[in-house]
Amino acid sequence: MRPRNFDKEDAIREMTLKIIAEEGLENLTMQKLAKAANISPRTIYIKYENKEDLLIKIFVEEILEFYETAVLWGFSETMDFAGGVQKLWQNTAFYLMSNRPSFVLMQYGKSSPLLNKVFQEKNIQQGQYFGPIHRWLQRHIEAGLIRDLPMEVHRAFLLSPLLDLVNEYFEYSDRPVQIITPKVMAECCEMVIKGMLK
Amino acid sequence: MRPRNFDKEDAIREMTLKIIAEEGLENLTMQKLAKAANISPRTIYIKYENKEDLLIKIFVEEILEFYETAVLWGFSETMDFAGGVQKLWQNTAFYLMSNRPSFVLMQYGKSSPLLNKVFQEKNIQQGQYFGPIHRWLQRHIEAGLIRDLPMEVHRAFLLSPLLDLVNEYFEYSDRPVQIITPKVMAECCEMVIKGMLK
DNA sequence: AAAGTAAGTAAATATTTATTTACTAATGAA
DNA sequence: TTCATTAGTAAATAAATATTTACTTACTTT
Repeated sequence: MRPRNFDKEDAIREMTLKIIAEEGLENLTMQKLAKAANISPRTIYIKYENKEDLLIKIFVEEILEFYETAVLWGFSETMDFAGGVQKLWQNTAFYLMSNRPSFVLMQYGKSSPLLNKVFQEKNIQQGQYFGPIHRWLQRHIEAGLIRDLPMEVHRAFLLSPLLDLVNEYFEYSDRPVQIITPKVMAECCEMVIKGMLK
Repeated sequence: MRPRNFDKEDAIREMTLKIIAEEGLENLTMQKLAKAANISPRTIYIKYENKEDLLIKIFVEEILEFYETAVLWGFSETMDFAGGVQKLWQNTAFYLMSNRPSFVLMQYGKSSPLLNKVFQEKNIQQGQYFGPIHRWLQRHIEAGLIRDLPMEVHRAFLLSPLLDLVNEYFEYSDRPVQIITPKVMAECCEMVIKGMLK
């Protein structure tokens, strides 16, 4: 039996992300992808059932899972509140700024119904993903350090301003002065911490 | 000369928003839109140059402009900081929660290259839109009340957690307990204010 | 080394899609 | 009223697109 050529699978994944990052999800076509990956369209269908399957698998396996790993790198649910916030901001900022496809696909996850559904099913919001962050927040709620509000509220305050800033970083990469400097990062962390602490 | 039938133009706009809200931007087709609006596909091309023109005009005229008006309703750049935050949160939450198409299209504005470009060109980020908010922030920076950081940073902290919560509101509308309650709103405003004030 | 088998290809297909063509309808100006 | 003109329609078209068909290739097993 002829063995799988893993290089081709890598090429499919890599070019899928590249096209989405550069031209958007709506401009990804199977023929364009095949040409970019230097393979026949048929080959994509050997590895994936159809286009939807391709998108979902890549979203889950190449984006969500790597994203979680990167965000939680060196983070522990036993960290104190300020230290945790700083760690999460550093990790997230570094990962997203150096992985445009990840950022773009995470944004599509908030608009495209297909990817949004995957988000929900994978329960990224509820704790299947990012469990350590939830337990860390829960611990500080119980200790009376931060307010007793739904998890979603804490999550919203914790990282969504950063996503907005990363968007600025990419959209205005021709800006004379970069937006996310170490000084800005430090001040942002202070603002998050101050806002969330009781 | 036969006069324009404004009802048909209204129908096009209304059904465009409806389809995007319910099925997503990627599932809006000209024939589907024509059928939903009960007109011939050709009629769309009498009002709009092509699909891109339709999307951009609707995004700018039906979404961005209404959004700005709604967010700034009763807001004045002379307001004190806490009062301004509360006003902006109330306005934005109320408008987006009762206008799903608006929210969905604003989200697409962050992922779709086409709409993102419009965002940039219209300078929603830089002050052509939301000028009063910028001047209000600027005034409080100069008064030494909030930090001296780039406008983008303040804007990110001001409203992006709310957009996250509105997303929760729509995605989990089958949730037993609604997420955005008056109590949550009040506490969120307190968190934003506390975080941003020096 | 020959057979068997899945991997892979080039080209075709059937469908969908944006846009146009060729026509009809309705109204204000003359 | 009749003409000129734009609004509007139904059906066609041409291009694009996801997916398949029919075939070839290359490797493992025997």
